[in-house]
Amino acid sequence: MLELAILGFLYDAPLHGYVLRRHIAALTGHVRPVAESTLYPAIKRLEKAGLLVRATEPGAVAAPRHVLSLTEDGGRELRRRLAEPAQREITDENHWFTLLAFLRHLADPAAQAVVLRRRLAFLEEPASFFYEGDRPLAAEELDDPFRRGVLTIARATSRAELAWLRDTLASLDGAGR
Amino acid sequence: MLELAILGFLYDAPLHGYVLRRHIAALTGHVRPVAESTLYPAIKRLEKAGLLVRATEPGAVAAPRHVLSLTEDGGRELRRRLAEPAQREITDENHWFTLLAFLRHLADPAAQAVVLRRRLAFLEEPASFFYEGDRPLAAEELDDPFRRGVLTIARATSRAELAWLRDTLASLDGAGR
DNA sequence: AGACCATACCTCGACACCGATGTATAGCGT
DNA sequence: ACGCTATACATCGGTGTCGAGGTATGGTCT
Repeated sequence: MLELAILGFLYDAPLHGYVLRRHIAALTGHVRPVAESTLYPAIKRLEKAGLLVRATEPGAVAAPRHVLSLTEDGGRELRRRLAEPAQREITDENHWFTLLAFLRHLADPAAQAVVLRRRLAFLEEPASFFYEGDRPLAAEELDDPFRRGVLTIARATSRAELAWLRDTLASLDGAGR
Repeated sequence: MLELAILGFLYDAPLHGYVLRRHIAALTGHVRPVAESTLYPAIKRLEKAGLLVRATEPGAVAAPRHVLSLTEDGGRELRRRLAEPAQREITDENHWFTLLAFLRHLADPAAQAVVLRRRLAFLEEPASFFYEGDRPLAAEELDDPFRRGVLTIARATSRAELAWLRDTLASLDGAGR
């Protein structure tokens, strides 16, 4: 998820770590903050894998900056991760939102549609958080107001997302034809 | 999050690891599956911390079971984690839903209300995923259909949750008086 | 002059998590 | 008899993440 965000931001323009950090904080920081001690090793990992290169520039304000840019391999890897996400990226909202934030980098509308359809299939599966045996329980069947809240909120999210998915898929299919 | 779920389920009734695993899978598994190799060490951690004890029983079907039950310390710890969650438990939906699933174990409506109000404060902060400088962008201002989707879905979730929070807080305040 | 904060990057130890793999019993279908 | 699945628990190596701490520069406030 973090690596995807790094690759995604660098796809648009070269950035140095400090700015990259603020970009990532804006994107997902209010939900799940990213520590510096997580970001810098992640950058090194990607550099070691040849997905990005760094160019040292004299610091505009303070210490020297390492400006990071994607290599061709990095661009390919980003597109690969966007086109063939692991199942976790589809099901976990945090991962999924990060993926959506960069899905436009997948130039082909048909490839974008494939990804959206995987999310659609996941949302269309009948699944709850609470069960009676194997039967998923509806919000109305629960006494617990907090568990009822979970289901109410999840249902509202699901409804909104399904509507958006169907809309967007229709216009992607239109564009592909 | 995992530990909270373990403590939460055991608060209702003693269970052995295998059943516990299925309970957890039902609760959060469709979004974020939990590996056995994560669950068993987590159980050991909690046991070592004195939060639960195990009693070996001959297996009803196969291998012997280790039936886990909460200690008094375990119950106290669960209530402490429910009453004073870390900020991450408030902001990250995965964590938050797990917390909500067990919040009823906090017997005091006033204490439950305190937790809900923290989530309310978080949701009422103006925050987006995308910014122009410091200004949060609205869905309508984005060209990218996928980013627009993120905001559309997040807004629907937020709306539904705010309504539910205000409702539930009102009835908790009524019960507390 | 000193305190403080923002910029900019980095290391280290601790630890939670995961996939792969292993062990053992019992039941079902072929 | 054989394979497969479900029950039931466990270990191990690799790795991603975090908190705490460190280094250095330059600007603002008092």
